[in-house]
Amino acid sequence: MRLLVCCCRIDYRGRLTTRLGSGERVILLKDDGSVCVHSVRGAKPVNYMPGPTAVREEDGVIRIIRPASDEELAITVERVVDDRRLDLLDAAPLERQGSERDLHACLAARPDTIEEGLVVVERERPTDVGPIDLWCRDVEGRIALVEGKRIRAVASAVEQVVRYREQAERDPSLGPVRALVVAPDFAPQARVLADARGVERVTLDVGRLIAEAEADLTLFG
Amino acid sequence: MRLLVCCCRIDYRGRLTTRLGSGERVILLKDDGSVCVHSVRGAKPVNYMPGPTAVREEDGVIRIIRPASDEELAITVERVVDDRRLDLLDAAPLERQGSERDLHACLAARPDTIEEGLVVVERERPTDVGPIDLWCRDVEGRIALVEGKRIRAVASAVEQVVRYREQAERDPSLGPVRALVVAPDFAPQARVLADARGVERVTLDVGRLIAEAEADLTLFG
DNA sequence: ATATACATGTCGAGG
DNA sequence: CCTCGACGTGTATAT
Repeated sequence: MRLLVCCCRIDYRGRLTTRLGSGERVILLKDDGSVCVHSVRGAKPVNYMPGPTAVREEDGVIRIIRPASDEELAITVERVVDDRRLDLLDAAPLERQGSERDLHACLAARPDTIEEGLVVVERERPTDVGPIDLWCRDVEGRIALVEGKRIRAVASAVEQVVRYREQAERDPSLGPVRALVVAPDFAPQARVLADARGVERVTLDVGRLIAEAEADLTLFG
Repeated sequence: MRLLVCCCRIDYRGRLTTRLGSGERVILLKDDGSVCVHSVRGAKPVNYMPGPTAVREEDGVIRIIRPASDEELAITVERVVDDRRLDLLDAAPLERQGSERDLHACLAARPDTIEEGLVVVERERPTDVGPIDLWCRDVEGRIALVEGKRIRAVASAVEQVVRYREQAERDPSLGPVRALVVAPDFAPQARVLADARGVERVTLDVGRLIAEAEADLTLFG
């Protein structure tokens, strides 16, 4: 990548228009075409552009163009403090633990933590309106659709599982269909909506569940 | 800020846990406590931490702790490529033009672009389930709720306006209530859901509308 | 290539 | 302080 420290002005045109007056910044121009402009403060870049892009430089103006979305970033370099190329060696992937995907796997492995006697029939079952996290049967043989959230459930999570239920109810042979949302906690609007729609709320500290699952893996691994 | 280029390993513990194996990265440690680790590719940092934080360095390990959320980032430096301090001068604010707020103003100013004869009664009308972008009356005197999107509408946008409509329908004196989503285009699931829920779709390139509005402003200003 | 959902999302406004 | 929706969201995954 190219690491440029300079005083510059920056114009962005695309989903909206931004202008940044003269000032000193750190600019990363990566080989995949992505660009990142960091100002003196803040974790987030003040300007950026995801790759792939075409980068041209002419008369002290670096023009980054992204044809896919018709966006352009123009960096007018006024004074260069440092300009160097870095050939970084990095093949390591970021390993994550505790993602939503992990959560689903964990719930699927231990459905009884959601409800006694619950059995998973299918995971990530696709429908017209999106995939159902867990397609289960409860202890009385009824279909139970489960939507799991890693973090606090909001109204949209409830609406999601309602959509799934409506989809499932189109097949009358399935009989009555239950809908559940499993989350560490529920926003007030999610609670109200769940109650109004007949969606069952299951409060479950998923972090703990995953921690326990890992402990089990350690024990049996 | 401190600009560190090095080979390192990184561990994050917080809302989840991540591990990043040995590799060369660019690390920005800003004076406001924010930290940003950039790998060889991608617009987003591979690891980060917003300020304020406490930074300690000991035995080649940089430990960034954020007490507010009990998060920790540990950078184990294995080999330093470059380590320098930059005192950047930058007071310029980022100026934006063309946000969703501008869009609503634009639609409110020209409701006839949504539908012939539509009249705006109220903007950002507050309800229990959130503010309605535009509360209108159509040419036949019916209430019409409008949700405007600057970019492609997804299912959640449809669900949003359905919630508004349900809220409005609790007052029977209002009569029948229409629900509209205005967006430059619609995702397939949004289409299906809108049709199922009786929500009307209005395809409108709002960016163009804003551009025209700006042209008008230029003409008359 | 397109569509969809996740994210350490982050951020800011309103009650 | 909490709750909520916008974001130039970016990014990976499945179709």
